[in-house]
Amino acid sequence: MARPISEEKRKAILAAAEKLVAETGTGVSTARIAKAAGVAEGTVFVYFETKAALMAALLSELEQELAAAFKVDAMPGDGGREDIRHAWERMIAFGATHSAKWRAIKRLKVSEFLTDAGRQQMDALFGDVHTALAKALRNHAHKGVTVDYAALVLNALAEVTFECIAAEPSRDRHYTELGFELFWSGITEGKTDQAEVSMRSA
Amino acid sequence: MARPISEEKRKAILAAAEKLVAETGTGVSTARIAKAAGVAEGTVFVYFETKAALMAALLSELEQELAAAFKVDAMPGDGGREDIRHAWERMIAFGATHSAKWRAIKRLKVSEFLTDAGRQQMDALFGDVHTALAKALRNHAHKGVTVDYAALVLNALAEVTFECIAAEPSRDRHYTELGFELFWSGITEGKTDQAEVSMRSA
DNA sequence: AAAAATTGAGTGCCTACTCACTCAATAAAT
DNA sequence: ATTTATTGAGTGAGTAGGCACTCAATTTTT
Repeated sequence: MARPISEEKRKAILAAAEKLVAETGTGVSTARIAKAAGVAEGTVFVYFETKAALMAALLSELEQELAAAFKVDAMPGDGGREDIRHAWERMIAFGATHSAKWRAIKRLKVSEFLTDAGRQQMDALFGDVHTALAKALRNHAHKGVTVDYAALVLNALAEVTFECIAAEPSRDRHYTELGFELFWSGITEGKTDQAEVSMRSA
Repeated sequence: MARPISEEKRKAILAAAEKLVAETGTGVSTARIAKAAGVAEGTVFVYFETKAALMAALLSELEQELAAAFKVDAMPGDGGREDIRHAWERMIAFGATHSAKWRAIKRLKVSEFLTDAGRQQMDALFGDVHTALAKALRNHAHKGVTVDYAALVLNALAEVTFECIAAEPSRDRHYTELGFELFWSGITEGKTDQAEVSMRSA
């Protein structure tokens, strides 16, 4: 055997890329990433064929981390409000504690480095959330709200919530609750019926 | 006197920049912008000192166009729902009919070309909307929703709505109504009281 | 010793930006 | 009316610097 590649260095490169992409965007040079990771520029190309491959790998890893954050404990499984609330809390907690990760994801998602493969992986990773959302909508939403639409809104509101928390960290609970109530009451058109209340206390 | 500067050329450069920024981002080269505008690369720098100045000017013009779109007719002036609805309709109409402008604004706003001056201009341009929002919130919103927060949410929902309309143009009315109801019922926490209903029919 | 990771100077390309020049448009002089 | 002088918009080859990426030499591992 010869010298093995070092998982440590791969991680250092990804971590440096994450930080710099979050701060300055996907336009960062590979030279700066290498320097920040403490490796030579050539090493970057040992671990990732091209800059595009590095960016795709970074997005993939970050998406996996986010998806994993949804699974630290099981969903309540009420097929409605509490399931979505659970997903929401996980999502916000992730954004609030890992702002660099969140910002990097955001920038990568609108960049030229989001490939079809990356899109497919995302769909696969968030299938559970999608399913929970579909169930909740069937039980509670008013007509015309599709799962795709609800997912887009949920994501948009999460981004707003996260930015607010980043600006005022002490009010994290306030913004978390506010954002969720906004989503839920918006989706269910304000009809807080008794069936739902009894379900919550159960 | 010598040859006067041509407003036509300035517009051609801005129009080319708008299209290319919307399509490919703020990373476009000045060479590509010049070519698309049908002028020599040097001409770009006759009209704009630097690429940054061009991008700042583009954002400024686009923001002005958007702000103007709010003013084609007066607000109902009910100090509540209908004022916000009016602003919402204008905003969505602008995005739906000028998708390149909207996309260019979106990209410029998250780029390094958004200056403090640009931010200040935006605040000044959308002061009216801000005021209407403040009034509506005082009359209808539940505690904890600040004007800044509502403005962020309104903008985020407008972006979602616009993307949906871009994907399914025939359902523009559906998404416009859906987005507004989501916002309004979310902000007012579902309490559709009688005072509001009578105000609407008045 | 052999194999492969690591390195950073080197490569060609692309970038924003410059500048010596051309020429269109006007004003002044005939 | 015609010529001539003046001005500055318009040009595009040129420049310096930064980019992603390469590769011969070196170091580290088995």
